[in-house]
Amino acid sequence: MPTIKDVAKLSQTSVGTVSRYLNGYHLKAANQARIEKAIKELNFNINPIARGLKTNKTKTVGVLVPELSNTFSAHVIEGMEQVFDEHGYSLLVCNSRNNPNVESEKLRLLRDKLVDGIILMSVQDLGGHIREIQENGLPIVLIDRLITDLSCDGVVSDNVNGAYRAVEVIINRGHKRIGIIAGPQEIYTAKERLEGYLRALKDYNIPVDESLICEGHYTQAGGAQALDFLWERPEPPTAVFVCNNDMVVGAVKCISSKELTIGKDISLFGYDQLEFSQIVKPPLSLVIQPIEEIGRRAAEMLVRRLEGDFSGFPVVQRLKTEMVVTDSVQTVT
Amino acid sequence: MPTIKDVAKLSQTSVGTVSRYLNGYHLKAANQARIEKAIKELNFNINPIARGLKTNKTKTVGVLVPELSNTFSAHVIEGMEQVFDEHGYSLLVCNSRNNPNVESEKLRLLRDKLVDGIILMSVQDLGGHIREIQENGLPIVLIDRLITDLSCDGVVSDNVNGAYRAVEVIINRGHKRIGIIAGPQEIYTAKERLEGYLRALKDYNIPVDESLICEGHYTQAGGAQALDFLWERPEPPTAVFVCNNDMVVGAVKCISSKELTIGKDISLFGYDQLEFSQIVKPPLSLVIQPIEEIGRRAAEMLVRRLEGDFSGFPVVQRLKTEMVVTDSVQTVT
DNA sequence: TTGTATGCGTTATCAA
DNA sequence: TTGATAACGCATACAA
Repeated sequence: MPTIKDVAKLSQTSVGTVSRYLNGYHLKAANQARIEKAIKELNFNINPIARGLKTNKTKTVGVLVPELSNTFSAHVIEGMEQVFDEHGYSLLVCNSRNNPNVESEKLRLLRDKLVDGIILMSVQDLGGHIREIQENGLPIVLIDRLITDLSCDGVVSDNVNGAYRAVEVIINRGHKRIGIIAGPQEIYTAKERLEGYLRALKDYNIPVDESLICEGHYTQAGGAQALDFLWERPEPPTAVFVCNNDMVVGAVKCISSKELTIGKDISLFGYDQLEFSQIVKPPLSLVIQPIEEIGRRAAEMLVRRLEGDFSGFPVVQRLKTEMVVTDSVQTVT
Repeated sequence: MPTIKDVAKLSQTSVGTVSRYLNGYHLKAANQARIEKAIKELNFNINPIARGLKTNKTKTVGVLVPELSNTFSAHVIEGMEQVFDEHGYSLLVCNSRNNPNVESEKLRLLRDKLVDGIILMSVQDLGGHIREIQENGLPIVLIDRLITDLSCDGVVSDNVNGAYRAVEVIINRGHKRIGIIAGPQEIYTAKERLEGYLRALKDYNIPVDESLICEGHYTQAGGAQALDFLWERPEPPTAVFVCNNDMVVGAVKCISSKELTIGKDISLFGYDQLEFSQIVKPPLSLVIQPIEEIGRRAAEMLVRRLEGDFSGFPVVQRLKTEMVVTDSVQTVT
């Protein structure tokens, strides 16, 4: 691999001049031409490691999510990649495996690898390990989940409102016994969606029946178990709001195995766009998050910080959700 | 950020000794203790950039795929991340957006960022740009798709056999007019799966009817259009083999919109594990690739190369597919 | 506008 | 076993 030294020699200039050329300074046309020629001839490429050692910038950002293979992570990463790519940043992608300890470890790894900034979907509502990183001067943008005791930029979707409007639809279609398959209450989004549910019931004067509130893991199994549990109640709900995409899949599988018909035997309102939502009969009613947009916004925010614009810190963007309403929620009279 | 210089000073040793400690050399117990104490006290972390400048190793590998948000990419990355993590490698993830030019560009970017090796799911059957990288001494492992004119390690699944066995099942259930929704023939897997289809027909003496072979993009729209096309034939097929997960989704949607019943009006055999395959009625018959295993194997192979073991180059692993057979393929008499 | 020289934080070579 | 010092490839302060 040729270095600027080689370029300097071949172009009969000096390393300083070559370096200046590479950094966009203006120089005498003749020199510029000779340097350009030499660069081409040698097939020279700048060595970002060496550059990084000087500048303390790597043009790399860290992305840390709880799981790489789920749709949410994949789409949010796809979204941010577009923006980062435009701005010349590469993505160092890490997986915290839903484990707080791994999260802390990876966060340190990212700092040590000298990323310029970090996008984090955290698995816990504790900010100590994150604050430590912030104190190193690394900008961090949270996605999907905010952290109570942490002052940090973030991009999330409006879970309370999303859930509220879904439950509102269910109520307006005449249901009184409305179950919810909520996520683990340590998770920010799960807490918010449950809150939306509770607020809607309250606003419409429907008493809260604790036995219709079921907490499950954000997994297919969690959704299936929860639906099973709700359905086995002495007085099962006539409609169920399911708070997460994986849980929806599980719930639908469970309903299917019970030979029940959605929108007739039981009404269902799900969360997030699902591959199969239009294939199931009837198509599913859904709260839909702008997942890729969350990624793009988060990336844009981080880029702003990386460019030195710290205005308004901490900025939290709360993106609106869309809603699809279908016959999966029966109208009862 | 403290450096080894600070550690040396505080521990009253020299940078050389500290460096040796960090690299696992043995030193006098007393010095070791003092260094360890100093490291803790200063909260010292090694600077991998500086280290990389000396060693020309970054402990980072590049991953380049055509799309980040699809299930295949996501799962294959999840798989390889496990292995790389165990070996201390981080992942620099890039997106070629199904564009050969972007692929070449990103490949150069990865080289310039000095990754130690690359995992590549290529979007074209041309190896020039890849060979160029190999010549820089960077180990590359191809996944999912091999490249004809390129000598390179690779991990793929046995597409020919997977398709063959699926079509064999269809034939054994008595079908004679078997359609295939094949992918774009520039794509390695698409070509191989079509070949499996053709071989099965040949082995069972079923004449090939070109009008039942339909090429579509590896997308939902591609699958839907293709199914529509096949179904509108004067003599439509009684069974269709769909060669890719996205196309299966499209095909099922199309069938659904036509109010046809799978396994009765039309038999269907799909590819890859789908979230909804068990929800659809009847559940879908599928060829299932070991996607995460492909990722793991590829990572293991690359790690071997990175550790200097170049035995058997080029090694191509062809992983077996699984198969699920259901009533989505009708038995005709 | 350009060349020279220094330093970024490591590793590696050489003496001791 | 250790310390001093020269690289690694680049950016930059300073002098010219």
